[in-house]
Amino acid sequence: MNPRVRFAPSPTGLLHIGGVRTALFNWLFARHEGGEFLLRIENTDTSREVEESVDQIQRSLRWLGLDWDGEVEFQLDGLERHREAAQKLLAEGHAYEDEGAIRFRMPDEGATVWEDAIKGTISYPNEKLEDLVLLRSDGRPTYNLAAAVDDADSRITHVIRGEDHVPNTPKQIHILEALGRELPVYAHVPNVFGTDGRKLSKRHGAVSVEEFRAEGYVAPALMNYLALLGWSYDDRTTVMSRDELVERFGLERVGSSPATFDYEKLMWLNGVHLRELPAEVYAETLVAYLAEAGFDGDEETIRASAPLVQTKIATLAEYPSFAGFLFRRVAPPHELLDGAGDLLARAREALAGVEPFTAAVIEEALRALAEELELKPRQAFGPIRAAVTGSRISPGLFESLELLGREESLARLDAAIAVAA
RNA sequence: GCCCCCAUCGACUAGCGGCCUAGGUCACGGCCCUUUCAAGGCCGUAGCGCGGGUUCGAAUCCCGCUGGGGGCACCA
Repeated sequence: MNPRVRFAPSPTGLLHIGGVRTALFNWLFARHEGGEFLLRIENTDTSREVEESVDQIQRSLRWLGLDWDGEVEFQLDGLERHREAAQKLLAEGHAYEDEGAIRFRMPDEGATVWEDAIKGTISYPNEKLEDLVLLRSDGRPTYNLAAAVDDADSRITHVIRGEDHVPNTPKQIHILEALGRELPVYAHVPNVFGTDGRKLSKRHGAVSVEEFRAEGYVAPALMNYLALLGWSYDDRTTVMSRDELVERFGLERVGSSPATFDYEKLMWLNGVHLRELPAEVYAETLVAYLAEAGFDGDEETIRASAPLVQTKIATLAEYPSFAGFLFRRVAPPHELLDGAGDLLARAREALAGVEPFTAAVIEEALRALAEELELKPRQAFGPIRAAVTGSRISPGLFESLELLGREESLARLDAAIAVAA
């Protein structure tokens, strides 16, 4: 039988990156096994529901490429089934009425033991299990009833969820057993922490998929990074495409200890994935990102500059500060120009005569100039770079000049010469 | 307080009794390349929490301790 898994967030706030990783593990497992991945919104607590949350969850999963099978399910829609289950348990003596609510009778001896697919054998003493409310006095089902019944009704074979659910598992096991339903395999994935060892939160940096997206991360990189947070393929493989992850993922290699989210490694990985993109795709990605970010610059120039920045920036968000000079003049700090008046004037002269105004010819002319002035390339090009890009750090100088065009380049040199003098 | 889980470089991890002089990746340091910044190449610093066992042999198995996390609702 093909496995069926589900990701079951509650719509009580923004979907957190830790939850996204849980979703990813479910998805990878399903796709690897040729099974199905369901999305169920656990909205039984209407009082805590955050309106926007359901959309945000779906947007996040879609952007990451975690497609689910079938329609989104809402737990609340199963209300009648949950009530029936509670009534059945009541009728068969597994539950009893208590102040208008229906409570499940938990065993108070022995232990509940299950083989967790990630953590191994877990044993939970039954005496610690309280008789839990199945149906509230107002008739609404509680989480443990609804979750257990839904998993069974959806024929979920593997419940892969966060480890905060470990204490719920024995409860759900007893409910399912009393109902005479089949038990799924449980797999509890460890937490994700921030660098201070505390739960990852806003103060550590981005925590929602949309924030990462806005910060210029791309989906394959985030997926790759998240997969590596608690799972490994072998002792040396780090960079993996979405297809490779699907092909290689398995629950057996998910670790059982919590992991710390490392923004620096994510950034590195993002750079790796960005560099691996074919030039056209990279340009496309950059243009789309900048448009969404509200960057003010013409598409043609962005596309033309894409190859100049591809190996230089690790997130798309770095583009404006790195290549912004292509769209507007940036005044260079005086110290970068000091004493370079003559050099800049000679460079202007050289560039005025370059024909055609292309990177290769420009390079030839400027190198000849440097040689003539007996300057090392770095000494000669530094001030020119500053004059044209406004910074000490920039894409390749010759390519940048070409992109800017002769007229604009000369104008910027003129301005710098005036300042340097 | 009680219950459950976890424990290898700063971080992510490989390791499932001898292959370990503990491997890979990020970060960090150095060198090379180089028009800046990157990218790339080479080299390096750095780790099995502690104490007992078991065994010819332990990072690997067992016990205790310590530390960390999670959970103890008519929340999910």
